[in-house]
Amino acid sequence: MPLNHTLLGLLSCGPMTGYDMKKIIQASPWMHWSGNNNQIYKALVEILAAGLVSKETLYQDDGPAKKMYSLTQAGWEALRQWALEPSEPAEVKRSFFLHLAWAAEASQEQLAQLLAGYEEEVRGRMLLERESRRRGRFSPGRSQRETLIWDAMYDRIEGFYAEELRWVQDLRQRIEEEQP
Amino acid sequence: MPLNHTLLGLLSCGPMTGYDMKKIIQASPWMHWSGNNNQIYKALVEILAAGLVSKETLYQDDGPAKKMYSLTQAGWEALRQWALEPSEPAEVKRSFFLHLAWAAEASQEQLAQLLAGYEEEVRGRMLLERESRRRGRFSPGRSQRETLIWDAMYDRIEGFYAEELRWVQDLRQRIEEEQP
DNA sequence: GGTGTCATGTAAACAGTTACATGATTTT
DNA sequence: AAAATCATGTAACTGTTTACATGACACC
Repeated sequence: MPLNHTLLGLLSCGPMTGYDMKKIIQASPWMHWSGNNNQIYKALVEILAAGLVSKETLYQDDGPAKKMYSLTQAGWEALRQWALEPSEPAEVKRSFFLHLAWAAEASQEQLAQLLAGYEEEVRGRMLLERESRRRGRFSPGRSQRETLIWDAMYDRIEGFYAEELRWVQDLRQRIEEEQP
Repeated sequence: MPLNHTLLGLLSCGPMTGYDMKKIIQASPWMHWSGNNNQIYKALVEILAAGLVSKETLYQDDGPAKKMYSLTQAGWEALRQWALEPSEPAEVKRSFFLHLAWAAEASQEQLAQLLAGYEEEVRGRMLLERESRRRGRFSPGRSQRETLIWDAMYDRIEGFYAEELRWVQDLRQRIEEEQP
């Protein structure tokens, strides 16, 4: 189960609460869950029952009680193993294609607008990613190698949006130049 | 609902059965459903109830009865409208990142193997896409513009895998050259 | 006084997959 | 004799999201 192991991964950076993990997941561009409570708290119960994490409840004067989770030895083991498991190629969900596919019969203007709209969406997302990375993304950075890896991952994400942008710009121009 | 409109889109190429659509969806790299019966037959009931398609049952001597669906006028209208609706940027689901993120502490060999394995997966997928395109993909091609659009979509899909491949190759080399 | 953050959790709904089931015909 | 294709459909499950619920504190 990917979410469970992602939580283990986060805990490998140090003890934290479910709420902490929720925020990190929500802010991450590649931990592709909405970061909703239902899943996270359920997953925490699971990995606790499996003995992969331990729990310590901290009662605070200001605010509600925290439950700090920490990796157990078994948790470290499970994470190490999971990390090396093979995985399938990335999959892209392009809701835009579902629309574009049937838009050929629209007027030149409408099609141009559709493409321009998507271009703006992609550009916006790209800038957003870039900005939130500049402002300091979550990244363990425990070693030179880890920094290298995480930087490469974020590069790839930015690169994808840049490619997408170039693609839609190119298509847009080709459509505009069309007219037989 | 994207699936419903995708079915309308397929029917815009001519009347067909649920089974036909299922096969097209399964073979398509961007109609991102498993093409399972449950969803498709349920969706067909929906769009039939909504008056977007009409149904004609054909009893065959050899094999089971077919139900041919056709677009109604309302269906054409709905498709035309849906096609021009704006959509969000593509999202990438990278199960590989979930693993790679926590693999920094592995040995050089294990990490190299993980990256090599992913590279192979991506290369395989890329070749598969290229091959199934060469063998003739589903594409309406009703006009020059439609051909242009569908070609661009398939180009983008191939381009994505090519980028992914380049990325993992580059990372692999950087990891190998590391060693302080 | 309303909104936002901290921090936990639950309920209900929706989306999507795998597997099952039928029954004839064709292919290996 | 077994497996695949045609063609329909259902059942059970997993995964995911949205919304609800509590309660204190801080900020505007």
